[in-house]
Amino acid sequence: MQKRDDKKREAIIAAAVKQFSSRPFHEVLLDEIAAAAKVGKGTVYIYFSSKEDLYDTIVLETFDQLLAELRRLADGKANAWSVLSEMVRHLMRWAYRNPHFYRMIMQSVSDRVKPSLVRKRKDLGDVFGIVLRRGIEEGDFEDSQPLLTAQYIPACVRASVLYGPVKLEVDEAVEHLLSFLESRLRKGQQL
Amino acid sequence: MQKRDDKKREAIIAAAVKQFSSRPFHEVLLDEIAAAAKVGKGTVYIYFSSKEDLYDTIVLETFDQLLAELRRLADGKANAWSVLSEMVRHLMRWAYRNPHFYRMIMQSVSDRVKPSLVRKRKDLGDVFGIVLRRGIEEGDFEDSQPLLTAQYIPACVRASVLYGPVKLEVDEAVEHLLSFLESRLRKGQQL
Amino acid sequence: MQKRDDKKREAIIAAAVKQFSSRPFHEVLLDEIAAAAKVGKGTVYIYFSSKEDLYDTIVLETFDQLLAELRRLADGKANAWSVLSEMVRHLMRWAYRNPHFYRMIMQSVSDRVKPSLVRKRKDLGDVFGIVLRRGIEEGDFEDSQPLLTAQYIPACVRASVLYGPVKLEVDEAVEHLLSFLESRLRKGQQL
Amino acid sequence: MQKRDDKKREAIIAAAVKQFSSRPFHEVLLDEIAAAAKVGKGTVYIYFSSKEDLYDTIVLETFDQLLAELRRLADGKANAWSVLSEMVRHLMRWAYRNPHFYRMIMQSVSDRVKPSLVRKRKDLGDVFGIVLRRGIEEGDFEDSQPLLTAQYIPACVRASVLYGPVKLEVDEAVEHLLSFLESRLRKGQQL
DNA sequence: TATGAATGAGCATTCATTCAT
DNA sequence: CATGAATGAATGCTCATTCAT
Repeated sequence: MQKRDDKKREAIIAAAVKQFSSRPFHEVLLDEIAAAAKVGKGTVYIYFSSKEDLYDTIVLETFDQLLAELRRLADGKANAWSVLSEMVRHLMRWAYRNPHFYRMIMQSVSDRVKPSLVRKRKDLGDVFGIVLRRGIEEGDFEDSQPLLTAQYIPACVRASVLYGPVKLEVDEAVEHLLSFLESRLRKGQQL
Repeated sequence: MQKRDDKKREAIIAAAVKQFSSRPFHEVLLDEIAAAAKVGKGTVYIYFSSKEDLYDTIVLETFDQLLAELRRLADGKANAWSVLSEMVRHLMRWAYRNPHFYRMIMQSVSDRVKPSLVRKRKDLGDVFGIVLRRGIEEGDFEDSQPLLTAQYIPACVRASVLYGPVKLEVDEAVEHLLSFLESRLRKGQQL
Repeated sequence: MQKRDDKKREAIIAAAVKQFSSRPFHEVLLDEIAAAAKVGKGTVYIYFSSKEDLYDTIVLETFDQLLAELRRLADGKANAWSVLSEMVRHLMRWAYRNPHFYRMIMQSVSDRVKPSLVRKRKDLGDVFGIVLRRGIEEGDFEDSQPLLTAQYIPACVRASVLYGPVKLEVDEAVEHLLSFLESRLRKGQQL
Repeated sequence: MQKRDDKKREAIIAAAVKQFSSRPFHEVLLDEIAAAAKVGKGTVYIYFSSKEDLYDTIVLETFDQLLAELRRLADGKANAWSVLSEMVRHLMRWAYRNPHFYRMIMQSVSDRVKPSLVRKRKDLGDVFGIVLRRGIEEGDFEDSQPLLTAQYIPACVRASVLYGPVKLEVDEAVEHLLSFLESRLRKGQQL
């Protein structure tokens, strides 16, 4: 008897991510996912209850994992700017390393207007908001709308990945975005 | 007689925009559009050759109109920062005034991965790039990646509309985004 | 524009009855029904919301019509035996004239265990119970379990249609069943 | 070792009967049967070659056993009426004792239109026909269509079990049906 | 021009059967 | 023998598009 195999689940997720990130939900065929994962179509239904469940599971799991990593960084003891830098670097690297995943989770919001997904996207911004606020409290940052600035960050990362210059290196992208944030947030400091 | 036709065409477009902006392409039913526009389903096919044509026509027409307006502003003789400010203000106000249109054209990229639409989205960024470059050439701005910065702008407008604080006024949003850009771009000047 | 056509609805029902009466629900393909009715598959869904709805609608409509006819007869002023005879004759003739319908509604009970259908089948027996009780009250019939006897009647009609001698004429079947009932019910009278 | 096998086979049959008697063939899942029998799904295929074989085996084995019992009774030396009474009593008691089995074999005819099963159902009626004919030959019974009357018997038993008054005792049901048969068959005798 | 009934290609999902363990 | 994970053929239903009126 074969054992329930997490490798198979991962293969399905990997195949699905590739499909979902390059085409909208309704254009992705389960046949294709199964074929790409080299499993039977029925196998997909052993691990996920529906195509929608497969999609949501991927987005939510991925989002949650990414959020957890960012939250861990956000809890760092270093000064706000160092922490923020690390977080931006982490997010950008993650996005460059997992372009499929990133496209998928970032477009999941517009692609399918699920409240749970919109909330997640907001959470992604808000995790940066935490650090921005701390920086302000500590007199390190200056910003009248930290929650709005926080939302800019994933938005700019998205713009970098999707529309940025083709040959842009990830670390260049990080530095560029950080320079914007620094200028804006640490106005006073710079003088 | 032209009037009559145009009224129907506009009614269809208005109904379609509302639908397309809140659900992905494939979840929007032609039945719903026709019903919302208060025309028969067949009538839609008199004005548009297909659902896809309806969608693309809206996005392209809207994009083109918005781009034309921004290009006109971009050609202004005033200094780069003034021009950029006007453009940001214009885009943000347009987005706040036409949230459905804006959602639709901004998600059209992920919703349907058509090269022509991705190109339009890039064009939207690039129109800001023109002014950024001029500002750099004139020694007014400082930026190693103006084309990347240019892409930030529609991305941040999108973030404001979709995830910004609920009660944020449009002009506050404009000021905030401008301050974000100014701090970095005009570093030298500020001193 | 074509008009919604009751002829089409009837064609679908006729085709469906033929299929449903000769094979169990799950073996009947919607493709076959549509093909037999000479309509597109989608057309079936204009008139019925699902295969199940199509099935239930047929059984319930048919049952209700047959029940209404029998109830009308049951309300007759003639003596109980005359009324009962007419009802048996009506049911048997109906069954012989509509063997497909009769098979379908009689097997609907076992085919799909829907409470609403089981109830209808009981109602079919009960309509005979009304007359049996009247006959008893009027001293014409003698029976300790009229509701049970009432259920025998559709059961025997079913047995006639499904398992009776092949060349049995409908009126012979009626006479035979009536004699079966009369001997017992009118024991006293016969002396 | 035989014991062990047979226990499993019986468990599967018992579980299957319960399922098949309450839902049509195609709605019963092999998963459910296996689960109810507390064996693996594959195990079912060790004892039966297919779901269809499982179903047919049950119906045929059960029918054959019941038929054999009734045939043995039919061969009795007592007078036709006594024999018939015993047979009716036997069938009714069997039906009340094995409502699941009885439902299943009686609906097997409509559930799956297999000639072999329709034949069995006819055989069930015919075994009563044997005795009816003997009674007629012996001048004890009077009936122009004994084969039809014979088919009434299982039909009425079915009606009793499925639609009879809820609190009806089995022996009351027997007496009731017998009183109908007696009145009809022994018209002359009663005077 | 305007309509909406009709169409059928297209796709998610189910479930009997197989087979590696 | 026993298992249950894996399979994919089979099928109900959807919805963009057509076309008779």
